[in-house]
Amino acid sequence: MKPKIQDVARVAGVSATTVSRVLNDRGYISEETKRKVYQAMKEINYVPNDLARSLYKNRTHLIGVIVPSTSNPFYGELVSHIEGICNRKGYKVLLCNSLNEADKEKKYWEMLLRNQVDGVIVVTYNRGLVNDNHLLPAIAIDHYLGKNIHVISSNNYQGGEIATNELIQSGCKKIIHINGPSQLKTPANDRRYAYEAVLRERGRDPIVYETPSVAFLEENINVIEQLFREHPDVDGIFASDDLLALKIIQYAEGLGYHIPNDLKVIGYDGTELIRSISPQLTTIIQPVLLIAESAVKVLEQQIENKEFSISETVLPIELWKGSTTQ
Amino acid sequence: MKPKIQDVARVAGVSATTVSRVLNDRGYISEETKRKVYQAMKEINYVPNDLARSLYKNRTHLIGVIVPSTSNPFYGELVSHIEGICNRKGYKVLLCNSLNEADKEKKYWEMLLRNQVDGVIVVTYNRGLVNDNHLLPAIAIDHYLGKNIHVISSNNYQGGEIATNELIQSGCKKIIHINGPSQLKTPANDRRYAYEAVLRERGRDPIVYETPSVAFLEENINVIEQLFREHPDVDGIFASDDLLALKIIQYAEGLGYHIPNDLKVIGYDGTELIRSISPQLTTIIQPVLLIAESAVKVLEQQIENKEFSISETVLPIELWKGSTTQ
DNA sequence: AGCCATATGTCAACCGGTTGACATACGAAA
DNA sequence: TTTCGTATGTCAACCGGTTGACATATGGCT
Repeated sequence: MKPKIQDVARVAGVSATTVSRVLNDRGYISEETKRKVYQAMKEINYVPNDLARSLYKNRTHLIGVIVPSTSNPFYGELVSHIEGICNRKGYKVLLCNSLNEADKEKKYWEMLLRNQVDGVIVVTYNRGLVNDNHLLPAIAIDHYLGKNIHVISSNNYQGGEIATNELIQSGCKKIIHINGPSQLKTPANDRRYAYEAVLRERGRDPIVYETPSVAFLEENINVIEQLFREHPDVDGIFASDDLLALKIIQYAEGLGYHIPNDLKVIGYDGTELIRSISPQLTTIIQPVLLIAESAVKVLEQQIENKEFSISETVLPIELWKGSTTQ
Repeated sequence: MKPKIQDVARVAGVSATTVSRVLNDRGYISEETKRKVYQAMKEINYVPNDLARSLYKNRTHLIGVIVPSTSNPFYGELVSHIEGICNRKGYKVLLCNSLNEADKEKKYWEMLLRNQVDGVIVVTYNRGLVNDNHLLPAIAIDHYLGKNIHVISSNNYQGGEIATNELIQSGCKKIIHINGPSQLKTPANDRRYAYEAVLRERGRDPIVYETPSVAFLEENINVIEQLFREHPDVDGIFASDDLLALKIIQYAEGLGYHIPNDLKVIGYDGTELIRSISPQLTTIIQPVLLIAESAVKVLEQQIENKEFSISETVLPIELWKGSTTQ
């Protein structure tokens, strides 16, 4: 049987209350007693049961994190940062890969509730996932989850502007934007709006293609195919993420396009991974670490103060100039 | 205040015991009562408290997963699969990014114990992380954690053989292997042994370079630099992972090497991501999904039966023929 | 009438740690 | 000598759900 606090007490020759006092640094305890208790804990390999503690304290120090999938390097990096920061602050992360499926998100949300998490960080959108009068501290990253939920995102509008302008300045005449499903209510739509606005400002007609799925899927290849079939004279593409951008480059090169001479491409996200293995790809860098830090910080405030500062945090983006635009 | 089982009982007009019976499908309950109870639960937004349940049942359905970092796409994919499979089986995943730091791993392990996880899947090595008489079901992936711990890995030796032979068959005269720190006791060392054996069989001298860190770091660039400085006539490189392989290609191309004419490169891991964005890279595919499935399956057996089948599971690898060898 | 399966209630112990109330005891300071 | 700060013990309630023991009641079947 696992040793419990009573066993420690017996071995240390003190009462269970005293052991608890030592563990929680409460009341008066002599150094000598502390020593004896720690010694006893080590001797019998005692590990406190956080379930019991959490049950009584009504505080688990658990954070639920819902992302589409850690397979995608953007979410992989984001989760890795979130977890790292949580760990430093004494929080533990319950990971959920929703695959962007609404019913999964709902089930995960309920699971997190059952597990009494202190808060949730959600990076996928599910209309009606939370009632507006929910009680759980929650932060949404790059998605509007509900009107009572603080959103953290990078400056998507500016990112869209910079990306589009980069293509224009590189001399592109026909610039196409390819993006995820537009019905998702996410700040990422701002990239599209910015693209459209910038083009219209110059009297050009925006052309937008939509990929069927946000998840990292080969299905998207069909849209790429369609794009090149319908617009073989395209000379600039602004892709909504780097993986898509790289796929486009691959496909275009297969068709005989020369990058960046015939076609310039800019991506989005600029994860460390992509910047490392495909530094040639021009892209907009999202401040992944900063996003993670802000998310955890704001969430922690909500947890501590029970004060839900409903607002939006917008973080700066950055242009990574590679050779796919020039 | 959060509704508890008593509140449900009151609203449904039954006793708390009856509600518990409904929730756990125990004893005799009429359909009518079930209906009333579920109705009441919905009405007051009742969510069972899994802490209390777990505390009593001595079973949390929590699985701890320790990886170096989900930033690395290999671990990102692995974790995503593990989590998905766990979810289907009713387990929840507590994520830990150890960054390959021994003390972090130790702290994470203790944290998992405190949280009463049912089992652990570890993908990083820490000598002495677990005593040989540990009580917790645990599975190690690609690392020898202790003599009582079941190891899941892919066939690293065969992978090393195939990779080396691929370079030989492509006509390479001087093949160099670049790998992680050799002092880590991992089955991945088999790749190196295979490389050395294959070369020696043909009367050639193996040359091995070691990267300082397993983590995904720019430090490795120094080793690459050193390799090309000391062996400018290298015409075949077998890298221990794809990211490293891609970095090498980048660096070599910077030096003026033409791939695959002057230099052929083969990587290792073959994640979906890399195969998608860099399909030209020849690599050895590790069966990530299969590894995840096996790990969870064996772990579950240990949890259910409390029978620790100490052995090793070796899974098949596969060659991905790209254009970086030819 | 007796028996049994079904259906539900009451009650208390239990999981393991936390906490407040209260008692006790010692040594030092007032 | 009294008082107070320090140190520790005893005890019981509590967190929220689970479970076994036992009582009770109804309706159908022999």
